[in-house]
Amino acid sequence: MQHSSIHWFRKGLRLHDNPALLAAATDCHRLHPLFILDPSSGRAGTNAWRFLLDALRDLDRSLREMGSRCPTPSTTPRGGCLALSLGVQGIQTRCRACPSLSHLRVLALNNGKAPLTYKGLQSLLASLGPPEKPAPTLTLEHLQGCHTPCQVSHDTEYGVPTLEELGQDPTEVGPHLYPGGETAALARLNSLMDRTVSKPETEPTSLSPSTTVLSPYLKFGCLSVRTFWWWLDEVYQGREHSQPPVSLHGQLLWREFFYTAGAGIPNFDRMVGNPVCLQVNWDNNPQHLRAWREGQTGYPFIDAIMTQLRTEGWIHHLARHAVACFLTRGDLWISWEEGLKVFEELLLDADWSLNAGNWLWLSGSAFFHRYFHIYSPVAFGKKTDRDGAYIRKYLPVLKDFPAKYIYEPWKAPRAVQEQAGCLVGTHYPQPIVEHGAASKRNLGRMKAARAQKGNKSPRRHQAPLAPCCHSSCLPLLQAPSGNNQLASQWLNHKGKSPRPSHTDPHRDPQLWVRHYLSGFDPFCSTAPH
DNA sequence: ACGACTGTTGGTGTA
DNA sequence: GTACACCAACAGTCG
Repeated sequence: MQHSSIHWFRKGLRLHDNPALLAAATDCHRLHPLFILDPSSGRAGTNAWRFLLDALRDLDRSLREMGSRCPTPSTTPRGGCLALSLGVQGIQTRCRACPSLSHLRVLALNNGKAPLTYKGLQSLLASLGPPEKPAPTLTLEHLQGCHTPCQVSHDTEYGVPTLEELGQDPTEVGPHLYPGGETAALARLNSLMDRTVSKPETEPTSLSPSTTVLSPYLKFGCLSVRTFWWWLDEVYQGREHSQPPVSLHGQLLWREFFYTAGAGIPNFDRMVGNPVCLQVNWDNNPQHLRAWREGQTGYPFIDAIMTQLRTEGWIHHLARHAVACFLTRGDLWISWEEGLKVFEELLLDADWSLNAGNWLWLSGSAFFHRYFHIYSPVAFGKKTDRDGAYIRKYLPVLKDFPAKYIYEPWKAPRAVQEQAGCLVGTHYPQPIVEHGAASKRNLGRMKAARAQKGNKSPRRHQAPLAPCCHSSCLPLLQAPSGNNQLASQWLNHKGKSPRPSHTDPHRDPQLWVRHYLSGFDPFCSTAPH
C-alpha cells in the first residue's frame, strides 16, 4: 500500500470495464487519474471536441463522487512521449487497453493476416471462443485506503477546459443531441431494453435516429464494447432475435472486422501502398469536393445528409453509403481519402479503422466488389421518404417544394420554383454533375481500374504489424531503456505526429512506441493497436 | 488446382 | 404494391 499510480485515460473514458484503472487503484496509496488534452491532435471538429469535453466532465464528476479527480493538463506531450520518458526513468509503465473484443487475438491466430471477408473473421472467431467478460466497475471499495492529492488550484489549472480555451468556436456546435460521457452511454444502452433488440428498423431518412447511436460512445470508450456485447447476450437470452451480420452482435463483429483489417493491413487509410486497395486514378476537383463537403451539390438528398453530418455529427449508415458513393465511384470520382478526412472531422464516431474500412468499402476499393450497384442520389432516399420530410428538415430552403420535385428541384418549372420561394441556380445550386451520365462514365472507369489490376505483379502480403498479444489486453510495455537522448528528442518533437509508417515498427524503438501507443488517443489518426 | 458458393442493405424497367 | 429479370459477371474462401 505504499506506491502511487498514475492512470492515463486515453480512449477508455469510463469506470466500468476498465482493467487498467482497476489495476492502478488496487493496493495503491495515491491514485492520479489524468487525461492529457492535445488540441493539435487529429482533425476533430467542434462537435467532436464538445463530446470529448462532456465525457471528461462526466468522468471527473464520477471520480469526485469517490473522492478522486481527473485532471486534464493541456501541456500536450505527443502520444508516446510520456510513456517513453517514464520508462527511461525506471517507472513501471503498463498499457492495458481493450478497444475491441478480439482483433489482436484474431491476427495472432491468423499469422498476422487480416481476414478479408466477414465469413473469414467469423470462422477465426469461432475457434477463439466468446469474448472476455468485462472487468468490474471501479467503486469506492476499490479505493479504500487510496487518495488523490489535489491542489487548491485544481479547477483553474487542471479542470476540464471550455471549447474556447481549446481554440474551438463555440458558435459552430449544433444542437446538443448526443451528450458525451459514460453516464449518457449507459443510459442510452439501457433505453434499448424497451425496444426490439434485433436489427432496428433502419431508414436513412428518419427524422430521429432509427439505430442505437452508441457508436460515438464506443469510439471514445464511454461504453465498453465487451460490456455492450455481454449486455446484449443477456437480453437476447430466450428471445427470438436476428443473427450476424445484421444483428447487433453482428454489428459489433463488423467493428472487429475493420479493427482487424486496420491493424493487419499496411497503409490501411491510404490508397498508395495499401495492398488490398484498388489503385484508381481519382480526379482532383477542389470545387466538387468543396460542394460535397458543404452540402452544395445540387442533389437535395446528398446535401441534406451532409448538413445533418455537419450540424449533428451523426448520420445513418445508409446515408453514409449514399454520400460516400456519390463522392467516389458514383458521381464525383474523387478519392475516398478526401471523404475520410471530412468524416474524421465531422462524425462524432469517426474511429480510425472503421472510417478507413468503410471508405474502402463504399468506394469499391476493397472488400466490396459489386461496383455496378450504385446508389442513386435521387431514388435511394425516395424509397423510404416519398415526401422528402428529411430534405425539408435539413434544407429549409427547399421546404416548400412539392414532393414531386423535392429530390430534383431543377426539374421543377419556373412557376413552381417561384411558388416555393426558391430559384434553382440562385437560392439553391444546380446539380454539379448529371447523375445518369456521371455514374455511367464512372462505372466504365471502375471496370478499367479493375482490369488494370490483373496486369500488375501479384501483391505480396507484408509482415504482420500487430505486436504479439496473447489476449485483448496488451502486455507490459517496455520502453527502450537507457536512451535519454532518444527520450529528449522525442519530448522536443514539435508539431503533428507523422502518419504511421509501417516500414518496421519493431526495429525502430521510437517509431514502435509511438505506433504502439498513439492509437489510444481519441483523435489520433493511427491504427488501434 | 479448380469449381462452387457467396456476398449487410441497388436501380430500372416490365408484368 | 410486388416480383422478377437484367445490368455485367468480381474475389475470397472453402471443399
